[in-house]
Amino acid sequence: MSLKYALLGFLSTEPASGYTLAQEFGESMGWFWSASHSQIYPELHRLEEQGLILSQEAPGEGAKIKKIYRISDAGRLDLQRWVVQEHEYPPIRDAERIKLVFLDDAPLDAVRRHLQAHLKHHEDLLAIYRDHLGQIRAGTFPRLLKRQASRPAAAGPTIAALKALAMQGNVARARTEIAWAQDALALIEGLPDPHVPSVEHRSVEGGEQ
Amino acid sequence: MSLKYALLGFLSTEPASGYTLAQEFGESMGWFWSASHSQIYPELHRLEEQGLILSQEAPGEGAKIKKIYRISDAGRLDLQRWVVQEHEYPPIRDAERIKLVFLDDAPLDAVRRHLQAHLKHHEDLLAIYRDHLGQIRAGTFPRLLKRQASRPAAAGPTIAALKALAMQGNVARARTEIAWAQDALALIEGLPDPHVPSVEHRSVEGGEQ
DNA sequence: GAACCCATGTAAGTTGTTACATGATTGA
DNA sequence: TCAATCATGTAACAACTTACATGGGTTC
Repeated sequence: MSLKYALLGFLSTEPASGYTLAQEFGESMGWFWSASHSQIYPELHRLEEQGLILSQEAPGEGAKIKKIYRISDAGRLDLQRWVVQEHEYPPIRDAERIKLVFLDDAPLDAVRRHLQAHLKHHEDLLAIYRDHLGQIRAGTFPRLLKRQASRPAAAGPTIAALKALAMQGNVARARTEIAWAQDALALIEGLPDPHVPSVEHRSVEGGEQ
Repeated sequence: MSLKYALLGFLSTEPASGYTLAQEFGESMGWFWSASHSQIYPELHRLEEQGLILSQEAPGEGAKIKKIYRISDAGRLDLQRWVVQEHEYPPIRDAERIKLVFLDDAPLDAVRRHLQAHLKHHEDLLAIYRDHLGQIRAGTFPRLLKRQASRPAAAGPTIAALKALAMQGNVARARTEIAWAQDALALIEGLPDPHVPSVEHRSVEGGEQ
């Protein structure tokens, strides 16, 4: 259900083609929702059927045809209804944590590598988030400018403030993960490294201990 | 794919019935993976077919039959292989952030309620996480004790340390969300509240601005 | 005897992933 | 001309959700 509103939200700022949406929901890390083109195209068809978006064929750079989707008034209303609805937090599914906990049966170096990868992952994210936040605060973030331009001048500060808040939240999350991983890396150095995996242990040496 | 390993991980500590697993993966908040019984039962059948777990019928409290699943050596090996594999971080899908950003078109009070709900959600989580962490550190967390008992004594500190680290990470995350929401609540009080939703604005008053 | 917990399952539907498929344009 | 990018789709599969279905035992 959220893909629908992520698309409506994007299109509430400016019209776009399926291809552009697929790019923004794919590579771009400044966005808050991921989806592949194979999910986006059918969803756009459904939204158009429901009258929440309208398409218009337009010639692309060369002679190719592009479908440009724009949000309808019905779409805007639906989006407005959704954003104010009470948010249902999704169930927690954290495979990284499961791996960490059950690495208690692996050599200490495997734990170290796991935490180092976690650290790097969030350092990379942090760099991107900080860059975006800088652009939002400097007023050079393209989509922020477009959204402000499409709305009454009085809404400008709110648009900028909420976008900045959202990105600050991501920055704060990344920093938390980095600090946690660093602490964890320091802590595990004090641990013994028995490395007696339970399977080999039992089958090779029998039921000792 | 991760449900499989969450189940194998759980069963690597102690045998359990599908019902017990469904409870642990459902209500219990101290765990890192959620799943419903309708997903768990078929998955257990598949794991048994693959020889990664073994079942054994046992009488329950009354006269009812319970299937108790235990992990096999093949299951342990598969789990050990998985935990050391490089972790693929899932794509970001954050509906809460999408709502926040597109609340720029709603009355300020809707933003306030959104942030207050966020705050409460993570305060509730924090309380649970802190409680679990306390039990882990005090050595009274039942599943930690069971896991330590099922493994060589030398592994005890590592088991406790990794479990504590995982829970500390959750505590840190909850604290970050709380601090962020509090900052955000303070910040939005400085914003104007125009409340001119774009749809009504345009359709009722025409293209002013 | 009604409501609730224990215990196990299936079925239908939604969401998301990976792979397959096509064709035009642009630049090396 | 070969590879990359633009642009749009479909098909098969995997993961997850919600609802349906059953039956024994316990407690009020």
